[in-house]
Amino acid sequence: MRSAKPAPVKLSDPHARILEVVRRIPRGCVCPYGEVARLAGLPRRARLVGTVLKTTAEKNLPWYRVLGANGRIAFPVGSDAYLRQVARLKKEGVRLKGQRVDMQRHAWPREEESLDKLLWGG
DNA sequence: GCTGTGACTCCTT
DNA sequence: AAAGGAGCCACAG
Repeated sequence: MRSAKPAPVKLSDPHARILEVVRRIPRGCVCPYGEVARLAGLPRRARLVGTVLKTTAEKNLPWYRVLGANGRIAFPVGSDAYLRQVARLKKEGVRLKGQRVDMQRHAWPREEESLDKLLWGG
């Protein structure tokens, strides 16, 4: 194998780490771009999360569980992407108030979950 | 290599 | 509530 690098992604690769975090968001839960970045060990790199979601073609990736800050859907209201995202979220029981998700109810990780990780080491 | 863009977020007016 | 600006930086042209 010399030419045509398949470029196997390393765990240190920011893209791979972001995708891993997104895959871990449980059904019925949501997580903001900035939080996904932090959980991936990439603080202040929320934009990269958007770039990764936009460019990846991975099947079954729950991209729709990733939201803007404060539970806002990041797409323009009424756009195809917006409607798709809302539909997927509703299908798994996520509550919305207008163009916002009820973060109190659906935010991930939950406080106690984060605390457990700190106390027990994840 | 440089520039403009953007599925972002935070802080200050 | 809303708007401007800074920080961030991969990508496309």
